[in-house]
Amino acid sequence: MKPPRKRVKIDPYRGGSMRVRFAPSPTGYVHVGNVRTALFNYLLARQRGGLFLLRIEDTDVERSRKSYEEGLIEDMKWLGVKWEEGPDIGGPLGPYRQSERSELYREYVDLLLEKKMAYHCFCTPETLEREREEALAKGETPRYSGRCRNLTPEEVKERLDRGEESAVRFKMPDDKDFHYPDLVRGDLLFDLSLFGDFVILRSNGQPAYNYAVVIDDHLMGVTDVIRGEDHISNTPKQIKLYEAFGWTPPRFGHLALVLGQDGSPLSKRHGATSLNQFRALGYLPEALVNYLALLGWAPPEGEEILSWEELIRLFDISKVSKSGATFDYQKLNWINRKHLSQLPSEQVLSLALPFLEEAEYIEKGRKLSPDEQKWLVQAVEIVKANLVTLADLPKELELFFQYRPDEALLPELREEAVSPLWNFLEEKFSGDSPITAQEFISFLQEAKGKGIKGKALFHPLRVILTGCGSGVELDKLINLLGAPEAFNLGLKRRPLLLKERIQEAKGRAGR
RNA sequence: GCCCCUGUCGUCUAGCCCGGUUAGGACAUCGCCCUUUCACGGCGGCGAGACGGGUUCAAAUCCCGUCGGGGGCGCCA
Repeated sequence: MKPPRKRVKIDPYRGGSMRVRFAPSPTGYVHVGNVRTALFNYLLARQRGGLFLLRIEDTDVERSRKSYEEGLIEDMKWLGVKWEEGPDIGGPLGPYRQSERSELYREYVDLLLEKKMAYHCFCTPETLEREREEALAKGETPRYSGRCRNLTPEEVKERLDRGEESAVRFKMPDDKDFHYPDLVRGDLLFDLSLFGDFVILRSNGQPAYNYAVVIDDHLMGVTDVIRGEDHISNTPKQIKLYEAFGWTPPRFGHLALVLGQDGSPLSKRHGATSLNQFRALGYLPEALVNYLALLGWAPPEGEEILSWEELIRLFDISKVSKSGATFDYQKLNWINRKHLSQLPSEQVLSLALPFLEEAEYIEKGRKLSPDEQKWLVQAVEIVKANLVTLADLPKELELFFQYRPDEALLPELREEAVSPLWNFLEEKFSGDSPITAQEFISFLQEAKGKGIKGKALFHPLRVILTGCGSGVELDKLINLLGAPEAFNLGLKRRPLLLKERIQEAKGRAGR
């Protein structure tokens, strides 16, 4: 179930080896939509023997936080997606954090400035905002007017020397029928005269997104860019930038967004959306990966429960659907259940341990004795098929760790037909020794021999032993009767306890 | 406002390129079976090509239009 670690010789420059990247900005917790994008990139790289890189886009100083970057790395590791190069492990073409690449951005801006393919813009935000609104009012596409495009070199120098703030804009060519082949959507057509010159270097010295990605992707040898469809209209700008530098652009593919049940882009108000939330809810990383891969893509054979290996083998970027997909928690649940039931019980137990500790069935951090371990594994084995998430385990094991007879079921235990069972129980298990599986089986047989059977046997017995009207089969429960001392389940005392309670109730009623 | 993307069961989708299918599968839902219970599991049912025009013997599939949904038009990424 773990992704195979397939190391390929690092080939930083184009030469057949595919290089893809995941480039999140650390401005919050990792969103499943972005995770899906990362996953598709990862699957593509793995199936072609390529490399997967992680780059942190933290040029937005206002919103970026180091702690988010750390969380992001931890969450992605939990998921099972591994990168060959990244800010935490380095690599030959770093640094992998945009905030550490400022020199690079400035250097390449100068190149563009020299070639007169970019220019300084002294317009204030106020002016720009006014122009924008005017354009909108006139029903035109708001775009930069180009007012600073033709300033004389002398004027530019003078204003720069005077210390006037300026941004650098790229001279966007105005091809009327620009097009590029999109990996998932086919040929896409644009009228670039509608674009306007865009900022590549902000007045605070930080690179703007459309510029930084180009510099980074090129310098990092990225060959394929799979990203969200919100980037479609950025793509022509970026390709033009590549051309301005004389570089070959990578291949682009744009994925449709992940939606919530109401059809709007998936957000917090739709429920869990961040990786750490799914983890806390007890989902298996491989199940989440499996589900995410199925959002917008379908395997050719129709089998939907897939391991990492199978995903890598079967995934096909050109078959990814072009329309948005609704995130369906129910299907995720089904997939998680399937993956859970495929896992060995020992593993389910060790993964679910934190949840048992949280439920206080096990002391936090206490090492389990071999007996306890064995007993718990057996218990997990029995209830495993009922688990939707790891977090369900405490609930499934509740009948062992807690004895809370359902009041509503007590009356039926007082019925005439049940009294032989009570007598027999008392006769057999009045002592203090724990009930063994062997004893229990012979108890059942003897009871049947005495004519205690059918309706008067199984259901009452279940209620007496578990306190519940439904649950695990009694014959499976038998193996768990000999629970380790430390758990102190008090199984053998349950009939007595319950009888006392019924007696009390009767007494109260009779008074 | 302008530009771009998109539209098959409630949901995820197959089929569309290369017209002829009872439009297939999965989740959910419903029913039956299994089970002296619940669940799991097994079997089955319900359920769809946004709409309107063309082209054609024949359209989910090709063409045009309408409508719906989404994205973009930033010194955010």
